[in-house]
Amino acid sequence: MSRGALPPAVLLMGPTASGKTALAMAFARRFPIEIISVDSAQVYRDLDAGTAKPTAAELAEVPHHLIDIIEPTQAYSAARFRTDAIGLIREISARGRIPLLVGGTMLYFKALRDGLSELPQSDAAVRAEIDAEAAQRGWPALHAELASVDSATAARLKPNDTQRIQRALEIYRLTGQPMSKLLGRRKRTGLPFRLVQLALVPSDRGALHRRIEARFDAMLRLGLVDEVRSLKDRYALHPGLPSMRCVGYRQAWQFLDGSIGAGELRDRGFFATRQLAKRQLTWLRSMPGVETFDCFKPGMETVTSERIEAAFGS
RNA sequence: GGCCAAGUAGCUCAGUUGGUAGAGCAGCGGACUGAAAAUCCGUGUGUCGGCGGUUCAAUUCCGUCCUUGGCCA
Repeated sequence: MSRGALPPAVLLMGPTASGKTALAMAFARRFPIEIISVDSAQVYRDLDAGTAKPTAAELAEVPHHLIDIIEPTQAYSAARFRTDAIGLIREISARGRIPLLVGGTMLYFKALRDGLSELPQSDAAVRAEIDAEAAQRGWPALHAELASVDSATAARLKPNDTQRIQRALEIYRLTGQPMSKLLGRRKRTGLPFRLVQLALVPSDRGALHRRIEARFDAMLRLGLVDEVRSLKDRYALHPGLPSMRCVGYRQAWQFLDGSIGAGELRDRGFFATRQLAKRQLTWLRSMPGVETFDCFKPGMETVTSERIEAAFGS
């Protein structure tokens, strides 16, 4: 099978508030696309006001996938994303349409493109056990424990990086093997698709910040706080859940429990969103083979469309 | 108009018994393998409100002016 025979998939990446959704809708008017959302927050059902999900009109206009697929009490993962996305790309291609993967969760893009090692799935019981031990002995003790079974990983991780220390210990307890050894093994095979990797990047960080602030204010006006209040009524949530740690939701939760006021909610929402955008841009700079376009440049829509046409050149 | 307090990093403030200053937050850079909108790491020269004075030396003491709060008229 020649390279050119591989079915294409278009990746549209970019930081929050860079205009990915609008551009995707513009593509939909020119190409027979279906959209696969690459967004770790839009997967949650009933998290609407704060996740910048496509509007009902947009959802009706173009088929969308991987939005509203799990409950706020559940957790998604990069591995599940990879499996889901590969399946969807196949189906969409088989329908004779073009899969457009749009979003800002860069780990998901990386997992899709570069694959993941064979590691065990997370295990709630093991994590609870590790958390309990951490409460007893403190994380530095667990970091030391990790050093005794997987020195390479322990050396790589800071004693404060609780989340990764927990994961490394979880892998060891589940498999009896150090994470570093499992990561060293061959990853899953490459993709049977031709990827066209596009990214929207701001030429002016300050302008992106202004957009972020306007958008967070709009989310507050849309009822983000009320949404979290009713989410708490309907589901058994706690602030440690991935869904409630999303930007905006975490801060709304703090506002509702009285630990911060309205002004602080707004400020912290801005800060958290800007910091998210910064991390997304750091990812983008480290990803090879990505063509970037200035999200503030007027002709950007035409240029990127032409780029897609060229990639499909028939 | 009088009295009092405060004016120090983008913001909130600490501090220097006189030797030109440091935290938190923000910002910026980086890392990232089943929670990733997560988690973690690194990064602080700013006329210490202006102008004078005392002093070897003032952001620190004194005077004066300006600004902002508060109280009294």
